[in-house]
Amino acid sequence: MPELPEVETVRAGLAPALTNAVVTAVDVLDARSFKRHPGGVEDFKATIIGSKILAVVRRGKFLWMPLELPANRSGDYKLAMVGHLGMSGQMLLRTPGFADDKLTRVIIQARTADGQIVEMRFVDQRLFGSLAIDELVPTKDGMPGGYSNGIGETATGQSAWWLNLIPASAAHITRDPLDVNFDEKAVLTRFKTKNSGIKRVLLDQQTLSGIGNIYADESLWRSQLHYDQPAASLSTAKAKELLEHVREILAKAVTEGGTSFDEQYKNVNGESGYFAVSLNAYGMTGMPCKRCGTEIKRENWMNRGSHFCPKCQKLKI
DNA sequence: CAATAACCCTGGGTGC
DNA sequence: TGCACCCAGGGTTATT
Repeated sequence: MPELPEVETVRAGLAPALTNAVVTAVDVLDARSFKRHPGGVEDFKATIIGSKILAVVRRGKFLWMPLELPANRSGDYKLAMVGHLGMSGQMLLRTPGFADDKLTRVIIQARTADGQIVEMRFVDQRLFGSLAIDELVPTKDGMPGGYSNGIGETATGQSAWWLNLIPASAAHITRDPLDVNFDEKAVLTRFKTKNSGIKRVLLDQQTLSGIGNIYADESLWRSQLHYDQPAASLSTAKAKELLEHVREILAKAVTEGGTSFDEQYKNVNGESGYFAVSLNAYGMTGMPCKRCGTEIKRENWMNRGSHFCPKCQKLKI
């Protein structure tokens, strides 16, 4: 499941090829990938073909590409293509004619800054992912919308027009823990208002973003917290420790290129990530806990699985 | 407003 | 070989 490290790996892979590339064609193999685009397939094509991609930006699990529209229809529009990988989305970079990738839903062809033609193939088995064009709006805190290479400065040192903007459809997503403008105080305060279990809160993208089932389980294992421990019951010190572990785990996973647990996550070259070898809880059902040797348990929780050590992650009332 | 439930969606893998 | 069934869950929307 693509979470922050996987999405960042994709972003970092796309950015060098697509920054300043101009979209030349869009091939839609499955219109359902556009269910988040209100205007439908034709409107998407009409807007993006001929537009220049100015950057590839990420906040949490959301990706977007600010667009420079052709001169004849620029107007006042500040638009971006927004992509979400959902459960099983991939964005592969291929050259035209490269062997077909199974389950490709959309192919966006572009001419790169140095004149090469590339294809961004959007592959998505479960169709929870999506592509859309959306309006960019100012961020709530006035800081950059998300992470991108070169922090959006032009050659003259001025900020790019899109820097402090975010797609309207992602504006409610809070900053992720690797964002330089991550507001830890606000997150700690919010924890104190939440009676839900800490895992539910970690997965709430409106509290902090980028964490999914894998990194939630890993962070809780590391912090020796039970998934149902009420968030408000954590001391500030414990909550800070948890956030520190979240940051360390996410950062390490980014350097490993993310976690490939099955065929559903690949980088832009179709390669798997290496973080799976570092997992201590997720997917380790029946294996000995690396801290105490007790068998890792998996419990059904919120329509998914929760992996934890029953000995070192006890619920404390 | 907070918490929870329902819903969307498919193909790879498994067991018979 | 075929087929029914199970499984992975992120994010939005509806409901309590």
